[in-house]
Amino acid sequence: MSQPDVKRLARVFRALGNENRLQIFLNLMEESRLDLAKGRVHDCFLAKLLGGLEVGAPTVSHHVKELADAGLIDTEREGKQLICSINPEAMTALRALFAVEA
Amino acid sequence: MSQPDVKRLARVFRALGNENRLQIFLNLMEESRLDLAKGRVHDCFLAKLLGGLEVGAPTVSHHVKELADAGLIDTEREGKQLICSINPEAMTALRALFAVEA
DNA sequence: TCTATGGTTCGAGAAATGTCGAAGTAAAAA
DNA sequence: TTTTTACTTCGACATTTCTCGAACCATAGA
Repeated sequence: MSQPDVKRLARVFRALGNENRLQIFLNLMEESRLDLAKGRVHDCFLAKLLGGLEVGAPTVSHHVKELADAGLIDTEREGKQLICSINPEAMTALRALFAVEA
Repeated sequence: MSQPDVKRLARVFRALGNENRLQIFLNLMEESRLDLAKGRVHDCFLAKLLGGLEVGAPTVSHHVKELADAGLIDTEREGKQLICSINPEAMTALRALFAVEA
């Protein structure tokens, strides 16, 4: 694995290494799975992600950006709201990494 | 996923979120795979892990402990040397996490 | 027994990170 | 057009993290 790859991967894990950010990501994964089950495309508002977390809006905003910059989630603006979704390629890459028999 | 689980998982990712630590872990994974191919049990010395990394021995020692505390690797003392190996259960858990269709 | 090797422990300092409140922006509702 | 909603940006501060050198410990070899 090349040096820049390690750098990028470390960033991904660093993004997941904060409890609140991880919770956001897990929430999105859960949402994703539910939506998939219902045959719908996933979407989720920032305000919704905040639910249950003990941090303010500015912090969530910051965390969402970190997750997006790490490539773990996609975001899309829709009017006032920010739609977040799991980035499927990131999931594939992570699956591949740990799929290796160790 | 329960609160303590999230906490533990965040710790795992935090451990992988540092470039040098991630490199150590990847080295071990690679070693593991090679050894498996040869039908041998894996083992690896700390000094060996240091190879290529631009950090001193105290830092590597610290990083190895972090990885071990996070449950990602197992360590075992053998005379002067510290034998490190990937913790298979951790790999299984991570595989399961990302195996979910998102 | 002396010395070398492999690793650990202990501050310490620099840098990165997490969270906040206040203020700002842009879209939507009234 | 005013107000509200949904989010962002901006310092700022406290905490955590990373790495280091110096000193230390235990085992192995000479």
